[in-house]
Order: sequence, then structure tokens, then C-alpha cells
Amino acid sequence: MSDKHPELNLDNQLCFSLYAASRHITRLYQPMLKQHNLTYPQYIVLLILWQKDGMLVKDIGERAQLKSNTLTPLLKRLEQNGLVTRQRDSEDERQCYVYLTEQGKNLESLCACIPSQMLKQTEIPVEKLIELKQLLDQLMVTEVHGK
Amino acid sequence: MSDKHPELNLDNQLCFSLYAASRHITRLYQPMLKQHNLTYPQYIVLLILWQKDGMLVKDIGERAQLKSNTLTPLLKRLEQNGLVTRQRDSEDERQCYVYLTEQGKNLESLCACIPSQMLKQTEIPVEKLIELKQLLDQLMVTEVHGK
DNA sequence: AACATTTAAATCGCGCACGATTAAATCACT
DNA sequence: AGTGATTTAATCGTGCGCGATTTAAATGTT
Repeated sequence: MSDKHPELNLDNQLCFSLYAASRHITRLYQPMLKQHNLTYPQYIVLLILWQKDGMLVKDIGERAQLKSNTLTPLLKRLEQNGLVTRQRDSEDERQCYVYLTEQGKNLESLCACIPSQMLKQTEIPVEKLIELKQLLDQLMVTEVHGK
Repeated sequence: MSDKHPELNLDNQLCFSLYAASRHITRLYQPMLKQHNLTYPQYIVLLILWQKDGMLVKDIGERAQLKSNTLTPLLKRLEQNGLVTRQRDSEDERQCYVYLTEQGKNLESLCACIPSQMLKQTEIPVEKLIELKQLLDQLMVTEVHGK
């Protein structure tokens, strides 16, 4: 066991905990999402559209923190599964609106139980979870050095 | 703005914060890792090997929480870049040992500055970061329902 | 010894992520 | 009007993640 560089010990690395926890939670979602033939990133995009239908790809990207190189293929899959339609803005042909189909809208009620199902799977008290979320959101405003 | 299901509001979703923060942090690593021609998951595997050289694929997988379907190609890339070698156990040919090369060992010192560089990029006090890590590690022991 | 079971790694297929580039439309400015 | 810059989405290539399967080796059981 090398200890020349204790700062490189995996157990000391917050970032690894973050990376592992994120994948762990995504795995916990899977049994529920699989029932609706959804992946977690697809579910995120639907959460965004359920809040406000008819958004531009750009705006969805800003909300989900994903660029078109990820979103375009993902939206095509949602379209193929009959959950959304895409339509170019006739005013500005560069832009592309994404609309929920009836099926996509109906899915909202069916997914409404998912957050509480997820909550049931942890023993961490809600106050702690809120605290955790706040800390994570703080991390997001972390500056890129030299930016 | 739909509010039939406030529990589906993205802003209320801890899991999205987790997902977004994890990708954000990985992006922050990239400028430093790129200098050594490494990806973040490759860096994780090296952290593990720097702590204990000559591990089995299975043990690396347990530590990194990755299975062979992810690790095998990743290790092949590390091997091709001259950082590790892989060698079947002659006692038990099913198993495969992974060893650091000299170049792989030398990389440890070069990477020793990375954790402090990362710390510099956040304004969150260290105590808060430790708290964050503890909460994340608690999430990891979350049971899979029905398991 | 013969055969079923288990284990470890590799393989396969699909869907992200994301840097980089491209293509087309719009904007800004002269 | 003409042209360079900007914006938006799409495309391309690479590397994860991971469920599912396969292959081969080792182990257990009769």
C-alpha cells in the first residue's frame, strides 16, 4: 500500500463519492423507469417538458445541462417512442421546438409516484437530503479556474 | 407551467442535482487529466492501483464499482497507453492481474497536485465538503427495494 | 471420473456525455 | 445589398456504463 501521496487515496476523494453515488442512484431509478421504457436522462427531459411544454432544444439543454450532441439523439428516441414531437420554428428555422404528445402528457401521472418510491429506499432523514441537495447545488456554481 | 405534480419539479429533485454535479466535477478534472492523456474513470483506476499495485480485475471493479464490461476495455486503453500491463494468474487462469508499468508508477507524483488544484476551484469550506462526502457515502448504502 | 454449478473476464449492443466540427439561418454592420 | 460574425441544431468520433450473454476455468457433487 503506497502512502507517498495520501491525497490520492480513493477513500479521501469526495469526487469519487459523487461519481459513484450518482451512478448508484441512477441504478435505483431503473426498475421504475424500465416499466415506461425510459432511461434516466430521458426521464430528466420529460420532467422538464412536463413543467413547460413546447420548449426549444436549446432551453431544454440549459435546464438539463446537456448540449445538442447529447439531446438530439435522445429526443429522436423519445420521438420514436411516441412521447414527443419536434418542429422547427417557422420564424427562425435554426430553432427546434419540442412538444409532448398525448402519450407523453399522460405519462406524467404514471411517473408521479417515482419520487416518493425513491425516498422510501433511503434511511437518510429528509432534512439531511435537503442539506445534501443544497451542497450539491453550491458545487455547481464552482468556477472553472481562469474562466 | 404544470403544477399538477409538484414532486416532479426538476428543482426539487436531489437526484438531478447529484447527476448534474457529478458531470460538472468530471468536467473540472478534464483540463488536468488531459495533460496526462487520461479520462476520469481511467484516473480512478490508477488511484486504485497507486494504492495497491497488482490487483485483480475483480478487485479493481469492487473498489471502483465497475464491472468487467466497463473495466476490460478501459484497462486495454491504459495498457495501450503504456500505463499498465495485464497478466493472467497462472494458478487460476480465470483471474487477471493488473500491474502498473514504470510509466504508470511515475504518473503518481505528477498527479499528486490534482486534488489540491480541484479544492482551489470551490469556495465551499472544507468542513462542508467532508459533510457532503459523508452524506454521499450514506446514500451508497441505500438498499435496493426488495433485495 | 462425470457432470452440474459457480466464478472471472471478455464480448456484445445500446444509450448516453462530450469535444470538435458542420450546415444553415439570422444578425450586425457598413 | 453585401459580408462577416453569431446562433442553433445536427453530425461525427471516442469512451464510458451497464444489462445480457458467452467463454473458459475452477469447484462441488455424486
